[in-house]
Amino acid sequence: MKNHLPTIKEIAKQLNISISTVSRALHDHPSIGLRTKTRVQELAKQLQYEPNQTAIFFQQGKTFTIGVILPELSEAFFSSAISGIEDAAHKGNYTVLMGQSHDIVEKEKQLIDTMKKHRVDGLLISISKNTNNYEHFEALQRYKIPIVFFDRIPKIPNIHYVACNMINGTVQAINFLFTKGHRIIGMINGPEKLPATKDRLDGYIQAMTKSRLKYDPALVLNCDLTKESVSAATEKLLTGKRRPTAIVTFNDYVALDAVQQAQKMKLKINKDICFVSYANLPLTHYTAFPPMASVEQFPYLQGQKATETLIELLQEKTNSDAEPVNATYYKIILESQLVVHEGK
Amino acid sequence: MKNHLPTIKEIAKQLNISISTVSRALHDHPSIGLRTKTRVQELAKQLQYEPNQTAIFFQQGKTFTIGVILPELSEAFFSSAISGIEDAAHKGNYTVLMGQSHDIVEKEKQLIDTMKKHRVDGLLISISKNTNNYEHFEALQRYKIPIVFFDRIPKIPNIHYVACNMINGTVQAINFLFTKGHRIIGMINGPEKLPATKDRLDGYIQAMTKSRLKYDPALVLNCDLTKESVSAATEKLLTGKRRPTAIVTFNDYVALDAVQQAQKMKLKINKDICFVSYANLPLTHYTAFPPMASVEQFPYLQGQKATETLIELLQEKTNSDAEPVNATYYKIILESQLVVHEGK
DNA sequence: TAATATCAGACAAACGTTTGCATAAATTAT
DNA sequence: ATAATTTATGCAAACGTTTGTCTGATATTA
Repeated sequence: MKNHLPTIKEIAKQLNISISTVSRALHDHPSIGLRTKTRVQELAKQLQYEPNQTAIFFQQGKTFTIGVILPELSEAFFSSAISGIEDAAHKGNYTVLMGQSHDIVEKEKQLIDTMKKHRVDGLLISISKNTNNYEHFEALQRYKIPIVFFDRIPKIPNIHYVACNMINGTVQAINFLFTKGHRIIGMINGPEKLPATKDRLDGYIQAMTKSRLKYDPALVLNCDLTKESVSAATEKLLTGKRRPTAIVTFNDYVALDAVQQAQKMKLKINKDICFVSYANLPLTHYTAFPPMASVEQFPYLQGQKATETLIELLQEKTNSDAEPVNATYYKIILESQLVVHEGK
Repeated sequence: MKNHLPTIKEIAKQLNISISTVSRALHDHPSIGLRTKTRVQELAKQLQYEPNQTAIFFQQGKTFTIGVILPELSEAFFSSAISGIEDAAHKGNYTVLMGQSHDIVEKEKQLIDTMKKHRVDGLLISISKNTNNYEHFEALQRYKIPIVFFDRIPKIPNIHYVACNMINGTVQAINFLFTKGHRIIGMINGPEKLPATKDRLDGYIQAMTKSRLKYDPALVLNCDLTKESVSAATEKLLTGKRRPTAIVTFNDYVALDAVQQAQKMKLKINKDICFVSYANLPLTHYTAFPPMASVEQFPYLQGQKATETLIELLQEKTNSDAEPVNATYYKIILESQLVVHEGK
């Protein structure tokens, strides 16, 4: 005896009415009499009836599921972002299907495939570091699955995205140092090809020239984020011809490694040399010498905004069963913000 | 003109064969001739046919989806755990549906409901701090949705779980301190009601008595993990009658706060007072005085194991369409491990 | 040659729900 | 009292796939 879950069919049989009546009764359809409506609803409750969502998904061609693809959950930025995504999705009655690319292009493609198969209604993507070909995203057009990119955005036109303006944060950082009296300001930037690296450099140049400090390329070094390369870059900057009195680093981890290197060189932190960085991770508060300030990128908010945007897109889509004529693309840019840490 | 995606029906029509033949051809069913098989497969490729998973889910009553409910993704432990979950799920061809309870019981219930509606095949749960009623889990029995709990396990019998043995890690920690010569060892433990707190205490008592240091309750204090309460506890311990030379703290964050308090009291870290803690977070390496050692709980591994266990359960379930006679419950316990940090 | 086995494919039901359309009953208007 | 309207319900198709059973045709065996 199969003890499967109750269905509307069973309710219908027990009440000697048709399936469609039951369905409508459960949806409070106006054309169903109050009498039967309550009879149905009561029996449903009694049997602990629950609609079979898989059937509904199938029938409606919609899953109320949002796919999320991001590089690495254990990075603080992304775990915070997904937190925002999950919360916003839940608020909008969507569920989150998740996958991490681990910055491997192949895996990213696979994930897109899985998501597509699962018929997610839409996708939220932060692309892998190594993605330089965007065909797999474009393939989704065919399936009318909208994508909202966040944080790591591909360089292609006509996409929706949410990102954080790193240029303005960088400008704030430099200006902050300027008002503190620094005139020779160095930068330890990230891997050259990363857009994030470029943004920081742009902000740096912009702020330096505006402050009438001329842009000296020798003061800007790239690193690959490993401790070794950070140390090397730090050493090079601090032994160069024009020794900076302050350094802007790619992120808080880089800052901490740079601090260690500077200490090794017998420099007094916050006196001989100051640091400012990005991310504003709480961990820095536990360190002996946190960066003086850090540019906050609001990962939670980015995730939230991206999700809200996607849900909006999905609404539009359902409302206009016609082809979406409006080819407007959401480009949401949050302003980053310099957070100055209290001197302890 | 609706431009819906190609279906097997269309393939069938174009090739003038029946739907079932197409379905079987695509599945390499032996009773289909090589000739038609290739014809079908070629046309499918040409049309870029992809099976509609929602239809399959519905038809099979199985979604190949695993639901994950955990308290807080932005906690390092859980983000690491979900990383393991996601990887293991992907390997087993499952997809991960995710939700965070934020340690709110109501939200946990809601999530279970959503997951149930989505007809996830199974669930992975780390319960909220405040959950003390387990009905909502038991309700799932009815739906034959297996659950594997991990890390935070409810205190009920007959469940599957994966956890990390904190007792043995604590014993290791105490023994480590003992061999370093410490004889008065304090503990700043977590919130009283947490099972994790109890485990640590058990290990403490066990190790202390075994080392013939008697258990002195005055040396063990609870805190609620806020900076203030940690400072208070630290101060109390360090000004007490028997001043400990080493303190075991509930986790790395507590250790760092305690270190700060000790410094405020002009004590020399690693000389006047030593710290040992749990979690082994990478951030501690950036701090001036990381704990001398930390008990690693292997979150990634826990997530992975839990997922593998769940998938195994799901296999068993499909293989035996009969009632699952075997009421064996998986209880997988990983051993925690003390990681001694290099003195710098 | 007849009887039998093997092969290739077709038919149709089933999964649970929604929804457009038809229809019967009850009510109102004429 | 009859026609017109409203109200309440039923019928059946549709969504895309899988799968048990049936049917012809061809090949094998006695």
